[in-house]
Amino acid sequence: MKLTALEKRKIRLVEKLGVQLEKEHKLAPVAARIFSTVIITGKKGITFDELVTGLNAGKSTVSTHLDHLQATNRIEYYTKSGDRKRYFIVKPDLMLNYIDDMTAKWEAQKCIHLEVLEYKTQMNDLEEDDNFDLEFQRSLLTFLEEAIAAVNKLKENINSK
Amino acid sequence: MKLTALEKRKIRLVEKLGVQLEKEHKLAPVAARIFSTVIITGKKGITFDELVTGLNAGKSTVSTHLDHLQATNRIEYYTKSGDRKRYFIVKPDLMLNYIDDMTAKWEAQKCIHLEVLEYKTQMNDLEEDDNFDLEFQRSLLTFLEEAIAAVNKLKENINSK
DNA sequence: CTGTTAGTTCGGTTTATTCCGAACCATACA
DNA sequence: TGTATGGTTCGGAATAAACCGAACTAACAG
Repeated sequence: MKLTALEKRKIRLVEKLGVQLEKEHKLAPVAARIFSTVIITGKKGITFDELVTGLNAGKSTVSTHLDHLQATNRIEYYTKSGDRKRYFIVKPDLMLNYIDDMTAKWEAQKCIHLEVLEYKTQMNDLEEDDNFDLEFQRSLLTFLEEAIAAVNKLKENINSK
Repeated sequence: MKLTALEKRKIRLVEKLGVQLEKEHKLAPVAARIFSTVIITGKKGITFDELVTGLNAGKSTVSTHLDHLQATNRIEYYTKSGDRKRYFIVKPDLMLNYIDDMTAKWEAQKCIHLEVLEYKTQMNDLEEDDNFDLEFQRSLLTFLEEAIAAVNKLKENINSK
C-alpha cells in the first residue's frame, strides 16, 4: 500500500491549492485549507475529525469554517447509516455556482459603469468642451457584455454533459 | 453652472463604485474611494489635496494608497508645467491589465487542477475501484481553457480599436 | 444513568489591517 | 535666507479577522 509518499504529495497539493483558494475566494487560511482538502479528497468525503487532526486546527475553528463553506454553497455532506460522522464533499454544482457568481459580479460592474457613463455624458453636455473621456467606460461595458455572453455559452456546454 | 446637485451625484457614484472596487480588487476602504474618484473624475485628473479634502482622509493615508495604486498599475499622474501638483488619472491600459490579471489567475488555476487531476488518476490506478471523481477537475479545466481563449479574443477586439 | 462520540458555542488572545497626526523633506520663489 | 506648497515617513491607536481552548449539548450505546 505504501501511502506515505502519496500522503505527503496530498499535503503539498492541499497547501498549494489552499493558497490559491485563499486569494481567489477570499477565505481565511484554515478555511481555504479545509476547502482544498475537501476538493482533493473527492467523492468519498472527509470527516470533521480528519480535518481537525490533518490540519492541526482547533475544533471550533473547523466547525466555524465548515459552517461558512456550507452557507456559501461550496461544500455539503452526506452520512452513512449507523455512523454519526459527516462526510464533507464539494457541492455537485460548484462549477455552475462559480460561473454564476462570476457573471453576477460582471453584471453588477456593468450596472455601475453604465451609471458612470451616463454621469459623464451629462457633464459633457453641460460644458463647452468634452472634459470626460467615455472610451474607458464604453470599452469596459462592451467587454463585460461579451464576456458574460461567452461564459454563459460555456456554461451551457457543461450543463448539457 | 449649478454644480451642487451634480456634485452630490458624483459623491454617491464614487461611494457606489468604491464599494464595488473594495470587494472586487480587495482594496482598503479609502484606497477604493480614491481609485473610484480617479475613475469618475476622468482625464482631467485629480490632485492629492482634492482627494484629502474630498474624502476627509489623512494626508498620510492618501499618500500611502496613491503609492499602492500606482505600484499595482491602476493609476498614474501627469503634471502641468509651472504647477507642482500631480494630477492622477487611470492608467490608459487599465482594461488590458485587468483582462491579463484575470487570465493569469485562470492559468494558475488550470495549472493546479491539472496537478490535482494527475494525483487523482494515480490514486485510482493504485486501488481496485475508482475512488476519485475526475469530472470536476475535467470540466473545470475545459471551462478555464475556453474562458481564457474567449476572453483573449475579446481583448484583441479592444486592442485593435 | 453513565460514558462515548461528534460536534457547537462562547470568551478571549493574537495578529493584521486601516487609518491618523505630527514631524519631516524637497522644491520654488520672494 | 525664510516661507509657502506639496507631499512623505514614522509611530501609534482603533478596529477587525483568525484562531484557540474549555465548557457545553445532543444522540446513542451499554
